[in-house]
Amino acid sequence: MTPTIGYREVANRLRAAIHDDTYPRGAQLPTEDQLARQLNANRVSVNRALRILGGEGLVYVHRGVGTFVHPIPPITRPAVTRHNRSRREQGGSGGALATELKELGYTLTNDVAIGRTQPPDAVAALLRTDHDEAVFRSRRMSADGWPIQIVTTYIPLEIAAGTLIEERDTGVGGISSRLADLGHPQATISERITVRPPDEEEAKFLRMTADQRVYEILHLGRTAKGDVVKATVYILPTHQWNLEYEYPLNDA
Amino acid sequence: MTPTIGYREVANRLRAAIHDDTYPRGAQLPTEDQLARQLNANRVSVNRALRILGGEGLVYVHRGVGTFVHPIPPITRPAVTRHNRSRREQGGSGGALATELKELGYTLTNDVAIGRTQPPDAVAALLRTDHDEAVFRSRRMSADGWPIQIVTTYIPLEIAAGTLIEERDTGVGGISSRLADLGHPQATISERITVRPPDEEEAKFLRMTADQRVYEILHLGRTAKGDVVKATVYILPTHQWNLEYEYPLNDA
DNA sequence: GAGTGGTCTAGACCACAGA
DNA sequence: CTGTGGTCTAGACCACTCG
Repeated sequence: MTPTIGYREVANRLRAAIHDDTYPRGAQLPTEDQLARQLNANRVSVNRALRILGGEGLVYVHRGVGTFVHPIPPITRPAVTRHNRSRREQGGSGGALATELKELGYTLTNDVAIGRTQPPDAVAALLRTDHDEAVFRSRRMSADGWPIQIVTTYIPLEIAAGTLIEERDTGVGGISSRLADLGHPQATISERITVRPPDEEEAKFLRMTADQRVYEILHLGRTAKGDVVKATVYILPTHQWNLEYEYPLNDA
Repeated sequence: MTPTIGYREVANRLRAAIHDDTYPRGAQLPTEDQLARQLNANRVSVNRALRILGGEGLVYVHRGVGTFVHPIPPITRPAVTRHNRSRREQGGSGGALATELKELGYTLTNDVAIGRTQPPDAVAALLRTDHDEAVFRSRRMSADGWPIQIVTTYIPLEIAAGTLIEERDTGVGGISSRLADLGHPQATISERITVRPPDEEEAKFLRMTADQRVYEILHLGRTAKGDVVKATVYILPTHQWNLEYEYPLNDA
């Protein structure tokens, strides 16, 4: 009897096979039963190995259908270039990200919701407002039909109520330009990054499992006085994105 | 017969119990057998639930001994304030991070290795040098005895060979100040962040499992001409750190 | 209904830490 | 040596998707 292999070894072999292009991007893997027979492993071990690869973002399990190699390689999110006015205003609808992804050959889909709501506690504590509610704009974005991020922006009612910010089309340059027009120009940006498992809703839209992780980026825009006039929460699958920051060294 | 519960439910209950302080920071959890009996679940389900909590960084498994609630809450790593000369030069040995963590009440330990080596490919491709090797400085840092990060810096031989940079004590202000003194002042910093499972060596030092994730931060210092004169790789457990960036909005 | 992955079971054996 | 978690087994049943 040939010795059987454990789940780690199964994971290693499958990982190698994917990098080999034995199973190219988007391809369907054999079923767990088949893999178990082929590799001389127990199906539970195969299942566990596939969870690991899933957690790394290498494969995607379509329940009841099969397991597939993940179709979209990681995308880089450059932080600084996203936020200067000239670049904002040159892009078409969707802003800087749309421009970048089009350059990579993807077709973007954008599902927008606009309204008023009570922001999450972490946001409410920071936002400069006297109201419980704020204007929100939430976008669910996909590239070639694959969900890639959820972006939700909150703006104080005092500033945004009744303005273009509550409209579907916020005009050239988007919200940031409107804030400037309305006398609340942002002067500094801060981003706070945490990594955590997706919640149920995020997992559903982003097609993620509990073994995967999201970046939660809390992006704050402050005026020169330090007031937070815009708070945006980005939810990105970690296996789908790299983050990039660039800044001058303040070496006075 | 009362119905048994699955691994998700086990994970939820234990997570709640930890947030309750039923099991406070550092406490040992009951054994898997005990938990299985208490919660009316199978031990495999308990084991799987503990893996999930481990992946989130909530608990730490000391193999052969038991499972414990993780002792150290997440730390924030602010990116900008770390890199201006005045702050660098005020801190004691260990630099900006040491100062921050001391403020939080931790005792820092620092294990330094210095030498010459061939940098990883990703670094070698960026570093401006004609040699295969570069000077490296690697630090393994712990807070109150708990490992929290691995930091490895690579500097071209042309610049660093025979200088203070190859010494244990690099002098006031550290490497960055020495680079300036040597005529290679850094003008811009970039950081590229990815999230991935730890490799074997990282997992060993940082006491991590394959279910957890590290940030890999590739930190580059460039001169005004754009040459990379310093490349640093930070490895941080994601459950142990939040990252923070702040920058002015360049809105010309 | 057939095929896929998701999960649980009950028992077994192993690897490791510590007395 | 004992107790802990790590893993595998072989079988079973469930939930989901699609034809």
